[in-house]
Amino acid sequence: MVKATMETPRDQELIDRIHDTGYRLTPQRLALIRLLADDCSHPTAEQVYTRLRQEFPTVSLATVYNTLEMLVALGEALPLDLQEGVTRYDVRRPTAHGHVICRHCGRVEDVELTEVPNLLRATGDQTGFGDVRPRIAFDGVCPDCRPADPG
Amino acid sequence: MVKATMETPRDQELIDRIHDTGYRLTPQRLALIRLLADDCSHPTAEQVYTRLRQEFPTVSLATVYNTLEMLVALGEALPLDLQEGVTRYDVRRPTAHGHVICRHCGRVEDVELTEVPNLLRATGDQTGFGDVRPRIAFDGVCPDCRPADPG
DNA sequence: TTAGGTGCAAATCATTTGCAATCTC
DNA sequence: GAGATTGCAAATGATTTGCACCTAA
Repeated sequence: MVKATMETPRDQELIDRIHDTGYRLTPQRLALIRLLADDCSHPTAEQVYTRLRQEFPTVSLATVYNTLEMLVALGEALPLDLQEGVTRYDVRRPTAHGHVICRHCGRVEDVELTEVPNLLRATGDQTGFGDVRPRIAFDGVCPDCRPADPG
Repeated sequence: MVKATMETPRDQELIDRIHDTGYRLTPQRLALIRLLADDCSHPTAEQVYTRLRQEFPTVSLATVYNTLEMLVALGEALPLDLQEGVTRYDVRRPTAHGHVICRHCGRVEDVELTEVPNLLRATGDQTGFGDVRPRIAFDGVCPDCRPADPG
């Protein structure tokens, strides 16, 4: 159920941010933003590249990395180091929330955690690291993989 | 303050585990275990390699990776994906606890979090991922780096 | 004795970089 | 027009692998 023509708020938010901060809005960046603004699959750069190439066959992987890096610099994308070796990206909701990753199929989902503010306070107090940003994840086995790998 | 001759409990624990599970205790593995059993610096494989070579100059990086992987497989080491590109290891305490990482110098410290059991329950309930293991980290700026990078 | 382990060197794989050509503002 | 951005290809850096030799059990 994708709204093809009308810009969604998240799209527009990102486009405005790019303009406001002096970055340039290229067709490649626009296409990537439209692709990821409402994506909740936490894709890797490679996955973004593969999907983006379907509608923009000349785009390069370097540009994908470059654009994702820009969004991270703007605080509009959240890089997730959930498995060794690959970085996943959450462009939809760069605010603090938790993730669960399936040990079996690698799928990532969001979790709402009400206790995060307490954790942040406790951590700051205990370590002297001052204001601290959470990276909270859990691994388990997702319902789809349960029969295959109960561990 | 290193006890040179007497085996500490954690050393012995790991040695026993290796025997019990049918793995072989090689001199390289023993040296690595003695090096890391009480280490709280959360080193990378490369760092372990560098230190280990001081007392075992012929050891190879492949063996370091191999031994760390074995300890992870035994549940006796915890791999930490805290920054993209490198895996750090905690051999001292493979049980669930939190970490803080300094954005500026990369140093990693432990944090005790009493709320983890609640989080685990909340996450399991919300996602259907069943029993879930936490990977909880925070990033901020450590006291030593505060003057240099207040952000 | 013999599978598992070691060390070396080469191979992978994600990510980064150098640079000339090409665009956005 | 100027400087940012692109795309390609080559470079990097962490981790893995193939393989002949070795050694713990």
